[in-house]
Amino acid sequence: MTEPSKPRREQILDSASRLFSERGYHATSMRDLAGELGMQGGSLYAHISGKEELLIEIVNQASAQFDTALFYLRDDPRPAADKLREAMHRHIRVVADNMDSATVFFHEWKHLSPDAYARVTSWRDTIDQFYRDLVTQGIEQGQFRADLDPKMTANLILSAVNWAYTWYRPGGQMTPRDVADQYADMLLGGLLVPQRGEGS
Amino acid sequence: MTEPSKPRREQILDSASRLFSERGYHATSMRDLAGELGMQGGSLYAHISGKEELLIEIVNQASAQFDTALFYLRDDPRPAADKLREAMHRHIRVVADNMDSATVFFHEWKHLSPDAYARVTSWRDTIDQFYRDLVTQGIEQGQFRADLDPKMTANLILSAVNWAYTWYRPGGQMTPRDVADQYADMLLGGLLVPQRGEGS
DNA sequence: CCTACCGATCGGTAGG
DNA sequence: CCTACCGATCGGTAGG
Repeated sequence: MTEPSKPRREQILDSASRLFSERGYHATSMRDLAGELGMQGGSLYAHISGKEELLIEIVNQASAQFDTALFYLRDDPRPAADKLREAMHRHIRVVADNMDSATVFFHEWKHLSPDAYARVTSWRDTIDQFYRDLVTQGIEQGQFRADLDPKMTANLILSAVNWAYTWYRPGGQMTPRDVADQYADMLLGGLLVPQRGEGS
Repeated sequence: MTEPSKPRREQILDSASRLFSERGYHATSMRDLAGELGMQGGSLYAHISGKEELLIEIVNQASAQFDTALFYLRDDPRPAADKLREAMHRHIRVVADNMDSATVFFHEWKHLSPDAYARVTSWRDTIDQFYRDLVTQGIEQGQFRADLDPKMTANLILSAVNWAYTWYRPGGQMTPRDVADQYADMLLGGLLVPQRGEGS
């Protein structure tokens, strides 16, 4: 009896995530992928229907992870600043725990066929709206500056958490929480030394 | 006499930037590119030596634009906050004025051959160092919070200015200066309503 | 800048 | 899961 290994299909998806993220979707051949798993090119088609199915599944799994991480925060009653810190932590953790598929997600989604493409743009709108609503709540609670533009504020937040896929290294010193805490501190409090007597 | 048009080589580079940014480098065939210019595939090779030359030149031109935009700011004597605002403005303007080649730059540089690849990583280190130095100067001047980590602060700034390639639309309402001003305001002052009596 | 072509490689399939 | 193969397309070249 051997150790029960991951289903072959999952192994294929894992290898595809790594190769697609390193070389890009179109620059990875099915024979490259099969070679990683000790197979011949044609043998892959016993487990999958085609190359694009791999891309679709990688992208779908990635967007599902973001959705899951942020969804229940939508109605979280905490103050906006705490909610933002928690959302950034969860968002960055999804990136950090899935560096390969996150990279594929951000780089290759434009190569999807219309149906899968539309799902990604819809996902992007949902996440965008989540952060805009969070900022609006913060303004209404009187915690965030009233002159913030929710759209641009969401853009800035999303820049920070998404761009992490380009530089974060999972084996390094910083955990996703460290990154999120530092980012949240800077974003919330600002880079400038606070001025005495400023404010209302 | 006809209007003097752009040299053919520049037309090829412009079309290549657009196609590479839309479809990706490997998914764009030389016949696609030739078709955009009303040529046959083989005719391109009267003007260029090969496909990778196009990628190398697009990436080199993009990195040169960033270098030029930021270089003379290095020794600018202004306070760090003003310098940061100006650097972000210039950085975002390069992205905004070169959406196609900026996209190619961020997405396709990993597909370069070792020499060109090394130049890009070296560029990235230079820009990284520029922003870290700027943050360090701000701390030393007493203008920025002393507890900032220059590395993470530079990461946050670079996230904001680089990620613009994913959402900025040159024909839209906001100029690069608008974006930079809003981002700089948020980063410098923070999202929170200032607390009365906070600070030293 | 075109026509015609090269060898190589692609995603995918048939049959076992 | 393999062997053997398919038509299509790739980047690039020769000769004009």
